[in-house]
Amino acid sequence: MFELDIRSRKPIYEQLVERLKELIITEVLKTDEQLPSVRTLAQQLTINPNTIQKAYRELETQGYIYSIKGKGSFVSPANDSQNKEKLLKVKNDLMKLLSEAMYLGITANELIKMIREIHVSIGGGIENDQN
Amino acid sequence: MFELDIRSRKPIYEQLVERLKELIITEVLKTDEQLPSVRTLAQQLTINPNTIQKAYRELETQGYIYSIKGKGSFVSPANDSQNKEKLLKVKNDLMKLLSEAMYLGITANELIKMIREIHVSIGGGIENDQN
DNA sequence: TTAACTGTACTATGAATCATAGTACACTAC
DNA sequence: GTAGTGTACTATGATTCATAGTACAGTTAA
Repeated sequence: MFELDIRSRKPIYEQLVERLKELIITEVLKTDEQLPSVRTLAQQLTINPNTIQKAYRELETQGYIYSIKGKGSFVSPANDSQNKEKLLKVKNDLMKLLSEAMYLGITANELIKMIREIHVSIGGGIENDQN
Repeated sequence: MFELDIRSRKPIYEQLVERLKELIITEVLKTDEQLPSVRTLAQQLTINPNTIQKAYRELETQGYIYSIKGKGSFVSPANDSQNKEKLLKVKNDLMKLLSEAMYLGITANELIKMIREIHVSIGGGIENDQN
Protein backbone atom coordinates (compact mmCIF):
# COMPACT_ATOMS: atom_id res chain seq x y z
CA MET A 1 0.00 0.00 0.00
CA PHE A 2 2.91 2.36 0.73
CA GLU A 3 6.47 2.58 1.95
CA LEU A 4 7.74 3.23 5.44
CA ASP A 5 11.22 4.15 6.57
CA ILE A 6 12.14 1.83 9.41
CA ARG A 7 15.43 3.63 10.02
CA SER A 8 13.81 7.04 10.39
CA ARG A 9 13.83 8.69 13.83
CA LYS A 10 10.15 9.36 13.23
CA PRO A 11 8.10 6.56 14.82
CA ILE A 12 6.52 4.11 12.41
CA TYR A 13 3.03 4.75 13.70
CA GLU A 14 3.48 8.48 13.06
CA GLN A 15 4.62 7.82 9.51
CA LEU A 16 1.54 5.66 9.10
CA VAL A 17 -0.73 8.43 10.40
CA GLU A 18 0.88 10.90 8.04
CA ARG A 19 0.66 8.69 4.97
CA LEU A 20 -2.93 7.65 5.64
CA LYS A 21 -3.93 11.25 6.26
CA GLU A 22 -2.47 12.12 2.87
CA LEU A 23 -4.47 9.39 1.17
CA ILE A 24 -7.63 10.62 2.88
CA ILE A 25 -6.98 14.27 2.11
CA THR A 26 -6.23 13.57 -1.53
CA GLU A 27 -9.34 11.39 -1.61
CA VAL A 28 -7.51 8.33 -2.77
CA LEU A 29 -9.37 6.86 0.18
CA LYS A 30 -12.95 8.07 -0.03
CA THR A 31 -15.55 8.71 2.64
CA ASP A 32 -16.80 5.52 4.33
CA GLU A 33 -14.29 3.45 2.40
CA GLN A 34 -12.93 0.60 4.48
CA LEU A 35 -9.29 0.60 5.48
CA PRO A 36 -7.25 -2.61 5.56
CA SER A 37 -7.69 -4.48 8.84
CA VAL A 38 -4.96 -4.04 11.42
CA ARG A 39 -3.80 -7.61 10.91
CA THR A 40 -3.85 -7.48 7.13
CA LEU A 41 -1.95 -4.22 6.92
CA ALA A 42 0.52 -5.43 9.53
CA GLN A 43 1.23 -8.48 7.41
CA GLN A 44 1.61 -6.42 4.24
CA LEU A 45 4.02 -3.96 5.83
CA THR A 46 5.76 -6.63 7.94
CA ILE A 47 5.25 -4.68 11.11
CA ASN A 48 3.41 -5.41 14.31
CA PRO A 49 -0.42 -5.23 14.42
CA ASN A 50 -0.17 -3.17 17.60
CA THR A 51 1.69 -0.50 15.67
CA ILE A 52 -1.09 -0.35 13.08
CA GLN A 53 -3.66 -0.16 15.81
CA LYS A 54 -1.82 2.73 17.41
CA ALA A 55 -1.89 4.61 14.13
CA TYR A 56 -5.59 3.87 13.61
CA ARG A 57 -6.38 4.98 17.16
CA GLU A 58 -4.55 8.24 16.52
CA LEU A 59 -6.39 8.80 13.24
CA GLU A 60 -9.67 8.12 15.00
CA THR A 61 -8.80 10.61 17.75
CA GLN A 62 -8.02 13.19 15.10
CA GLY A 63 -11.33 12.46 13.43
CA TYR A 64 -10.06 11.13 10.13
CA ILE A 65 -11.42 7.62 10.50
CA TYR A 66 -13.97 5.76 12.59
CA SER A 67 -13.84 2.14 13.74
CA ILE A 68 -16.59 -0.37 14.40
CA LYS A 69 -15.76 -3.42 16.47
CA GLY A 70 -16.20 -6.56 14.44
CA LYS A 71 -16.58 -4.67 11.16
CA GLY A 72 -13.55 -2.55 10.45
CA SER A 73 -12.15 0.96 10.17
CA PHE A 74 -13.53 3.51 7.73
CA VAL A 75 -12.80 6.97 6.40
CA SER A 76 -14.76 9.71 8.16
CA PRO A 77 -16.77 12.29 6.20
CA ALA A 78 -14.67 15.38 5.51
CA ASN A 79 -16.87 17.81 7.41
CA ASP A 80 -17.43 16.42 10.84
CA SER A 81 -17.88 18.03 14.21
CA GLN A 82 -14.22 17.92 15.12
CA ASN A 83 -13.20 20.17 12.28
CA LYS A 84 -13.17 23.35 14.31
CA GLU A 85 -10.50 22.09 16.69
CA LYS A 86 -8.47 20.69 13.84
CA LEU A 87 -8.76 23.97 11.96
CA LEU A 88 -7.42 25.92 14.91
CA LYS A 89 -4.43 23.65 15.23
CA VAL A 90 -3.67 23.64 11.53
CA LYS A 91 -3.99 27.42 11.31
CA ASN A 92 -1.55 27.77 14.16
CA ASP A 93 0.93 25.43 12.50
CA LEU A 94 0.45 27.22 9.21
CA MET A 95 1.27 30.60 10.70
CA LYS A 96 4.54 29.26 12.04
CA LEU A 97 5.50 27.53 8.83
CA LEU A 98 4.50 30.44 6.62
CA SER A 99 6.57 32.76 8.80
CA GLU A 100 9.56 30.49 8.47
CA ALA A 101 9.08 30.15 4.73
CA MET A 102 8.90 33.89 4.19
CA TYR A 103 11.87 34.42 6.48
CA LEU A 104 13.79 32.05 4.25
CA GLY A 105 12.86 34.08 1.22
CA ILE A 106 9.75 32.53 -0.27
CA THR A 107 7.73 35.31 -1.83
CA ALA A 108 4.04 35.87 -1.36
CA ASN A 109 3.59 35.21 -5.06
CA GLU A 110 5.22 31.81 -4.79
CA LEU A 111 2.95 30.92 -1.89
CA ILE A 112 -0.13 32.00 -3.77
CA LYS A 113 0.98 29.89 -6.69
CA MET A 114 1.29 26.87 -4.38
CA ILE A 115 -2.17 27.52 -3.03
CA ARG A 116 -3.62 27.63 -6.52
CA GLU A 117 -1.98 24.32 -7.41
CA ILE A 118 -3.42 22.63 -4.37
CA HIS A 119 -6.75 24.26 -4.94
CA VAL A 120 -6.91 22.67 -8.37
CA SER A 121 -5.78 19.22 -7.26
CA ILE A 122 -7.89 19.03 -4.10
CA GLY A 123 -10.79 21.42 -4.00
CA GLY A 124 -11.05 22.14 -7.68
CA GLY A 125 -13.80 19.70 -8.43
CA ILE A 126 -15.67 20.32 -5.22
CA GLU A 127 -16.11 24.06 -5.29
CA ASN A 128 -18.92 23.87 -7.84
CA ASP A 129 -20.47 20.80 -6.31
CA GLN A 130 -22.77 22.50 -3.87
CA ASN A 131 -26.54 22.09 -4.06
CA MET B 1 13.28 34.43 28.52
CA PHE B 2 10.32 32.19 27.70
CA GLU B 3 8.14 29.39 28.95
CA LEU B 4 8.49 25.67 28.37
CA ASP B 5 6.00 22.91 28.99
CA ILE B 6 7.76 20.21 30.96
CA ARG B 7 4.74 17.90 30.82
CA SER B 8 4.46 18.07 27.04
CA ARG B 9 5.24 14.94 25.01
CA LYS B 10 7.36 17.19 22.84
CA PRO B 11 10.97 17.06 24.07
CA ILE B 12 12.21 20.14 25.87
CA TYR B 13 15.09 20.67 23.46
CA GLU B 14 12.64 20.67 20.54
CA GLN B 15 10.49 23.25 22.25
CA LEU B 16 13.63 25.32 22.75
CA VAL B 17 14.55 25.03 19.08
CA GLU B 18 11.06 26.06 18.07
CA ARG B 19 10.88 29.05 20.39
CA LEU B 20 14.35 30.31 19.53
CA LYS B 21 13.63 29.92 15.83
CA GLU B 22 10.55 32.07 16.32
CA LEU B 23 12.57 34.77 18.05
CA ILE B 24 15.11 34.72 15.23
CA ILE B 25 12.51 34.74 12.47
CA THR B 26 10.60 37.60 14.04
CA GLU B 27 13.92 39.37 14.51
CA VAL B 28 13.51 39.77 18.23
CA LEU B 29 16.97 38.24 18.16
CA LYS B 30 18.91 40.04 15.47
CA THR B 31 21.80 38.94 13.27
CA ASP B 32 25.05 38.35 15.18
CA GLU B 33 23.30 39.01 18.47
CA GLN B 34 24.64 36.80 21.24
CA LEU B 35 22.40 34.18 22.76
CA PRO B 36 22.51 33.40 26.47
CA SER B 37 25.26 30.93 27.34
CA VAL B 38 24.23 27.33 27.78
CA ARG B 39 24.87 27.51 31.52
CA THR B 40 23.08 30.82 32.03
CA LEU B 41 20.00 29.77 30.11
CA ALA B 42 19.98 26.42 31.85
CA GLN B 43 19.94 28.17 35.20
CA GLN B 44 17.19 30.57 34.13
CA LEU B 45 14.97 27.80 32.84
CA THR B 46 15.93 25.35 35.61
CA ILE B 47 16.84 22.67 33.12
CA ASN B 48 20.06 20.86 32.35
CA PRO B 49 22.87 22.60 30.41
CA ASN B 50 23.13 19.53 28.19
CA THR B 51 19.57 20.08 27.07
CA ILE B 52 20.34 23.66 26.08
CA GLN B 53 23.43 22.51 24.26
CA LYS B 54 21.39 19.97 22.34
CA ALA B 55 19.00 22.70 21.22
CA TYR B 56 21.86 25.01 20.24
CA ARG B 57 23.55 22.21 18.30
CA GLU B 58 20.33 21.58 16.43
CA LEU B 59 19.88 25.26 15.64
CA GLU B 60 23.47 25.39 14.41
CA THR B 61 22.89 22.34 12.20
CA GLN B 62 19.84 24.03 10.76
CA GLY B 63 21.85 27.16 10.13
CA TYR B 64 20.03 29.54 12.44
CA ILE B 65 22.91 30.20 14.81
CA TYR B 66 26.69 29.80 14.88
CA SER B 67 28.86 29.08 17.91
CA ILE B 68 32.43 30.06 18.70
CA LYS B 69 34.24 28.16 21.39
CA GLY B 70 35.12 30.44 24.27
CA LYS B 71 33.00 33.30 22.98
CA GLY B 72 29.41 32.21 22.69
CA SER B 73 26.51 31.44 20.31
CA PHE B 74 25.18 34.01 17.88
CA VAL B 75 22.34 34.50 15.41
CA SER B 76 23.27 33.67 11.83
CA PRO B 77 22.59 36.09 8.98
CA ALA B 78 19.20 35.41 7.38
CA ASN B 79 20.54 34.61 3.91
CA ASP B 80 23.23 32.04 4.27
CA SER B 81 24.36 29.20 2.08
CA GLN B 82 22.16 26.59 3.72
CA ASN B 83 18.97 28.33 2.72
CA LYS B 84 18.36 26.24 -0.35
CA GLU B 85 18.11 23.00 1.61
CA LYS B 86 15.96 24.63 4.24
CA LEU B 87 13.72 26.06 1.57
CA LEU B 88 13.15 22.66 0.00
CA LYS B 89 12.23 21.13 3.33
CA VAL B 90 9.93 23.98 4.30
CA LYS B 91 8.23 23.95 0.90
CA ASN B 92 7.58 20.25 1.29
CA ASP B 93 6.11 20.72 4.74
CA LEU B 94 4.05 23.64 3.48
CA MET B 95 2.51 21.60 0.70
CA LYS B 96 1.36 18.99 3.18
CA LEU B 97 0.00 21.48 5.65
CA LEU B 98 -1.71 23.60 3.01
CA SER B 99 -3.35 20.47 1.61
CA GLU B 100 -4.61 19.54 5.05
CA ALA B 101 -5.84 23.05 5.72
CA MET B 102 -7.77 23.22 2.46
CA TYR B 103 -9.15 19.74 3.03
CA LEU B 104 -10.47 21.00 6.36
CA GLY B 105 -12.18 23.87 4.65
CA ILE B 106 -9.83 26.82 4.75
CA THR B 107 -10.43 28.84 1.61
CA ALA B 108 -7.74 30.18 -0.68
CA ASN B 109 -8.81 33.67 0.28
CA GLU B 110 -8.24 33.01 3.95
CA LEU B 111 -4.79 31.67 3.20
CA ILE B 112 -3.90 34.70 1.11
CA LYS B 113 -5.06 36.91 3.94
CA MET B 114 -2.75 35.06 6.32
CA ILE B 115 0.13 35.50 3.92
CA ARG B 116 -0.50 39.23 3.71
CA GLU B 117 -0.50 39.54 7.48
CA ILE B 118 2.81 37.77 7.78
CA HIS B 119 4.20 39.72 4.88
CA VAL B 120 3.48 42.93 6.75
CA SER B 121 4.87 41.78 10.08
CA ILE B 122 8.00 40.11 8.73
CA GLY B 123 9.03 41.17 5.28
CA GLY B 124 7.12 44.43 5.10
CA GLY B 125 10.02 46.73 5.85
CA ILE B 126 12.55 44.72 3.91
CA GLU B 127 11.00 44.54 0.49
CA ASN B 128 12.02 48.09 -0.43
CA ASP B 129 15.38 47.86 1.21
CA GLN B 130 17.34 46.60 -1.74
CA ASN B 131 20.21 48.62 -3.21
C1' DT C 1 49.54 34.06 34.55
C1' DT C 2 45.25 33.53 36.78
C1' DA C 3 40.32 33.56 37.15
C1' DA C 4 36.02 33.44 35.18
C1' DC C 5 33.61 32.94 31.55
C1' DT C 6 32.44 30.64 26.95
C1' DG C 7 31.48 26.04 23.89
C1' DT C 8 32.07 21.13 23.58
C1' DA C 9 32.57 16.16 24.49
C1' DC C 10 32.27 12.50 27.11
C1' DT C 11 30.11 8.68 30.67
C1' DA C 12 26.41 7.10 33.49
C1' DT C 13 21.68 6.75 35.26
C1' DG C 14 16.59 6.70 35.44
C1' DA C 15 12.25 7.60 33.11
C1' DA C 16 9.62 7.45 29.11
C1' DT C 17 8.64 6.02 24.44
C1' DC C 18 8.60 2.76 20.58
C1' DA C 19 8.05 -1.60 18.44
C1' DT C 20 7.61 -6.18 19.08
C1' DA C 21 5.39 -10.64 20.79
C1' DG C 22 1.80 -12.97 22.74
C1' DT C 23 -2.75 -13.59 24.66
C1' DA C 24 -7.45 -12.64 25.28
C1' DC C 25 -12.17 -10.92 24.60
C1' DA C 26 -16.20 -8.77 22.18
C1' DC C 27 -18.50 -8.04 18.00
C1' DT C 28 -19.96 -9.05 12.94
C1' DA C 29 -20.80 -11.78 8.90
C1' DC C 30 -21.46 -16.09 6.73
C1' DG D 1 -19.39 -22.52 14.76
C1' DT D 2 -15.69 -20.31 11.97
C1' DA D 3 -13.29 -16.64 10.35
C1' DG D 4 -12.89 -12.28 10.13
C1' DT D 5 -13.07 -7.58 12.47
C1' DG D 6 -11.50 -4.02 16.59
C1' DT D 7 -9.68 -3.63 21.16
C1' DA D 8 -7.22 -4.24 25.56
C1' DC D 9 -3.97 -6.02 28.15
C1' DT D 10 1.13 -7.73 29.84
C1' DA D 11 5.97 -8.21 29.03
C1' DT D 12 10.47 -7.39 26.83
C1' DG D 13 14.30 -5.05 24.49
C1' DA D 14 15.95 -0.98 22.08
C1' DT D 15 15.97 3.74 21.76
C1' DT D 16 15.29 8.46 23.23
C1' DC D 17 15.11 12.13 26.65
C1' DA D 18 16.71 14.68 30.51
C1' DT D 19 19.57 14.75 34.16
C1' DA D 20 24.18 14.74 36.72
C1' DG D 21 28.89 14.99 36.75
C1' DT D 22 33.44 15.57 34.85
C1' DA D 23 36.71 17.24 31.73
C1' DC D 24 39.02 19.97 28.19
C1' DA D 25 39.77 23.89 24.90
C1' DG D 26 39.24 28.61 23.70
C1' DT D 27 38.28 33.78 25.01
C1' DT D 28 38.43 37.72 27.94
C1' DA D 29 39.88 40.70 31.43
C1' DA D 30 42.22 41.59 35.71
